[in-house]
Amino acid sequence: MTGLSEHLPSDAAAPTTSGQDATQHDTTRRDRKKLATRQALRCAALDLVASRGYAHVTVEDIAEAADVSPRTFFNYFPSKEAAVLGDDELLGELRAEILGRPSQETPFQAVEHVVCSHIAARSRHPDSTWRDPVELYRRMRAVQDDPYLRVALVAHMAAFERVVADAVAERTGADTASDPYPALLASAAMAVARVALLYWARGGGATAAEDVVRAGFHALSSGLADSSSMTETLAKGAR
Amino acid sequence: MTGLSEHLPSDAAAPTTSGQDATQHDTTRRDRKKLATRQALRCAALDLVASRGYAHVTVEDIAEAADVSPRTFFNYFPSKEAAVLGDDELLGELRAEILGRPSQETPFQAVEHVVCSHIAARSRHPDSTWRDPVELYRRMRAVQDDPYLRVALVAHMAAFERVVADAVAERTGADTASDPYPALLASAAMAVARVALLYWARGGGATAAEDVVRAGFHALSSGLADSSSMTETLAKGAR
DNA sequence: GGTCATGTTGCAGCCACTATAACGTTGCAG
DNA sequence: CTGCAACGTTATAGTGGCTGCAACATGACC
Repeated sequence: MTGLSEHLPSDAAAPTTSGQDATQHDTTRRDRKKLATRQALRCAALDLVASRGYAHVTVEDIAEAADVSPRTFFNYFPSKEAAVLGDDELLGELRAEILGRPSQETPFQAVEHVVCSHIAARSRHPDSTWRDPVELYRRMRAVQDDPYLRVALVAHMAAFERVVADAVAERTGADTASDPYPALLASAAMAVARVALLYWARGGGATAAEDVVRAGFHALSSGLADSSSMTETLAKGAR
Repeated sequence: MTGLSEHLPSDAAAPTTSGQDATQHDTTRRDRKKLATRQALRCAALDLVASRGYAHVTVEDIAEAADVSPRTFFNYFPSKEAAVLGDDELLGELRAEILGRPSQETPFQAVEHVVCSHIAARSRHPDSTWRDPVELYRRMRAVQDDPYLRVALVAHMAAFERVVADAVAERTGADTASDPYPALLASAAMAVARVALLYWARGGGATAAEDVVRAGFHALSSGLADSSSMTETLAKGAR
């Protein structure tokens, strides 16, 4: 956050799907290696954290498991947390998508839609391999199981809050300094997403993540009046 | 968070109000010194952070300013953040007060009431000296002004979320594992409190903190439907 | 005044993270 | 295919947050 942020690759490309010789299509050898290293690091991080707990894994361990030097780890991730919680490349998309929603939608609707569809896309099912070899589900399991990471996730999502708040303000022409609504909506929405995702992970992925999140937004839009506001929606969806 | 948490004193006692010879009433000399040290550390931390920014203040600086050894700093606070964000002793009160609200109140009402009255109590006015010589307002100013602290505050409040969620679950007899409502309510409430307090600090304390928070809860209970849901309430309150 | 409990300190050490400067690879142009 | 330039990797050394431990000092109580 302080530095120059010249962190190199991004997960968001190169499926490396089942086809083994999709190796050469418009990515150079360098890019492929970078991506491989990044994935190895992420994967090692998740494995180690899952088995030992976040506090008992050092950056050195992760680097070793991915067979790179500890210093190299920091060329890919700005912090140990980032390797586990990841997803930073998604911030830009989020902004663009909120701004891109039809203008007759209320900010609430726009945010709900964007958040839900993002989560739907990256959560398919606990064992699908879509584009991120290290998946949302594993991350959320790790977070759910580790007290330190539960706190870290909240902090991590502060970045999302800010982006969402700015995008909402831009949509409505509000001034962030004088109008607390964008920040309020963003924070509440991220709280919903976080609680819902952890609930989803806790339940082993039984209900689709998207449905849990949508139920959370529904409860939110009903003013959180009633403890049944969410469970009912979920039960209805499960039928 | 990992250790034994045998951190010693607590702010929540000994007004040391204007009377200078309230020095001996049922506090021992030791207790008074501890409290003084704690306050000196907190105060030094806030001063230094306000003038230089969080990242450019070391624990050594704070300890030096309070005239204790760096090691002693960690006898009082588990981390540098804690010295600035503080207020941990408040967690127990929060739980008790939520459980103590009349049982005909909905969880939402109970949480709203407790949060609002807490904030009302500790925010009186930017220059009052009530019981905490280092005040909520200064803290929120520091947080508002420093990007790192904005994130840290979110993480810090995760502890509150948990306590509130547990208390709500206990009130309603819900099972935290199967019912996401308590966590959802707690997270949303803390989001409201946080956004409102930062807004309050940004505005220089013009509107009473309590009113801003209450407006936030009102917007939340209206489902965040509309960007005017909060500003209108605020305007009405200001009249 | 003696003694026990409690708070303070220095020291040694772990780990996250950074700056810098070699060093090895890759890509590319001739 | 050769050599150069861009780029990624690594070792080294250092800063700072934080902890455990073992003296040491100070206040409490008899």
